[in-house]
Amino acid sequence: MAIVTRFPPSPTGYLHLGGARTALFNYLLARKHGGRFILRIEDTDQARSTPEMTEAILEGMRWLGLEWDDGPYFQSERTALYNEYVDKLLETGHAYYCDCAPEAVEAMRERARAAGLKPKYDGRCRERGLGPGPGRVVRFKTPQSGKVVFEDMVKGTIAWDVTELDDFIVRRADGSPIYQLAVVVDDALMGVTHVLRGDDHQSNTPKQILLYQALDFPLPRFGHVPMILGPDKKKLSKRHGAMSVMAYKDMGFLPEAMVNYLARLGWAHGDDEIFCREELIAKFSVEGLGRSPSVFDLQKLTWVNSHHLKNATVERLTPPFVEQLALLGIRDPDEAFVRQVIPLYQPRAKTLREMAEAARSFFLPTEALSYDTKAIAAHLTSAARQHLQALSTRLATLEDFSIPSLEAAVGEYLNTVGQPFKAIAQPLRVALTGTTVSPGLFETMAVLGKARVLERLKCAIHLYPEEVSRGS
RNA sequence: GUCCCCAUCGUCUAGUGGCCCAGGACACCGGCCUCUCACGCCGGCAACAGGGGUUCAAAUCCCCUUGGGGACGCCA
Repeated sequence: MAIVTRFPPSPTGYLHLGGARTALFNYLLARKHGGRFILRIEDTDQARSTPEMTEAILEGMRWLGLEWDDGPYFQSERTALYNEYVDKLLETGHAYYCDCAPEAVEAMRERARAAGLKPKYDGRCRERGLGPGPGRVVRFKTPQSGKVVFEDMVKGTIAWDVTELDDFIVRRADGSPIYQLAVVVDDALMGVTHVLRGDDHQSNTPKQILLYQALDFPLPRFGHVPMILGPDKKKLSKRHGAMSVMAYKDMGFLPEAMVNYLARLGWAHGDDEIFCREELIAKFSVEGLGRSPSVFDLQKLTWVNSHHLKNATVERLTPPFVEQLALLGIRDPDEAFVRQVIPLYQPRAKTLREMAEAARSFFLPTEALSYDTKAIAAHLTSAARQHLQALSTRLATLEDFSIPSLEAAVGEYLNTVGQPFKAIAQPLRVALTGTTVSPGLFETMAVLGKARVLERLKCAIHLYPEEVSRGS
């Protein structure tokens, strides 16, 4: 039997790290076995669901490359279907109408809580034989004794005493279905075979199993993956990383790094750390899922990202790099030039953002270059300026601005003046980039090109520390 | 409060009774490389929550304690 998994976000918020990871695991499980991965939008809560959030979730899914085979389905469009099954529950005596006011039920719960018991609805309408009517909800008639036992794919045997459960609502007074009912009907009708979801749903599973049984649906396999925690080991919140995965895109993370890192949070395959999508699909298995919560670690994500950055092709990096440049105010850079700059920074940056910031000086016209005053004071000494002047004269006559040719030209100059490369390296670097940090000088010059190099040398040679500090 | 789940370095984790006085990775600290910064390489620091069992043998199995997480909605 083919495996069918699903990801059912509710459009009441962005696609955050936890949701993204759950989606990823379901995606991987389906892909691994050549099954289907369904996307279903759980918007039965009309008040809190918005089309904007739906779109934001889809955007996140697309960015991460979590392609779904089916959907998105919208539960809000399937109300009639759910009601067929609520009616069936009513007909078979598995559910009943209840006219208790919400406040009355809350009072019951409060009383139970005060008595040190589990807050529950007491089932007073169970045998009243009420029919439909305004203000009446439909409740599921939970068995009064027995246990619900299931084999969790990640945690093993889990058992619940049904007395822990109460007669939960399956249809609101306004006629709309409740989550528990809608998921069960959808999962059953859509043929979902494996339900991998967050730990926070574990307590819903017994209720849902009861519904499956009452509705005579075959049971899927359930698996509950532990939550992702913040650095303080508390549930991830806005302060940590419960923000949209798209925020990580803006921070300069690659989706493949995100996927790699998320997969490793709560899942392992021996000592392996770096995976591409294909490897994840090939190596993923529920056996590798951990049972304990894991703390989100931005530093490790950053490291994983730097790895993918280093190994990516220039073509792959060009579009997102250009986007990052745009965020820094550098618009429409020459694409051929961009492609030359990228390799210089791939091993030097951990994120695309860092990369763009570091490479910024490459894209500025000479007159807009900002020279670091300390760097000028330290390295553009009069002796250094003389070297730069002499070097500039030589380079002006150099036809071939390739790395070997530049190395030879500079080498010759150093030979004639009897100086080591160190003597001019930092001055040259400051002159070309305005700072003391940059990629290798020869590659920098080669990429910058003859015109820019001569222009910047000239500019730097005539630059005085006093002027710069006055000017800025 | 009640119930469910969980428990190996600071963090992510390997480990399914002997291969473990516990391995890898991030971070951190040294060193090498070197035109700066990175990358890379080499080395270091650092954990089986505690207590009882079971066993010839336990990080691995059982129990208790402690700690953590989750759930108790006409939210999903």
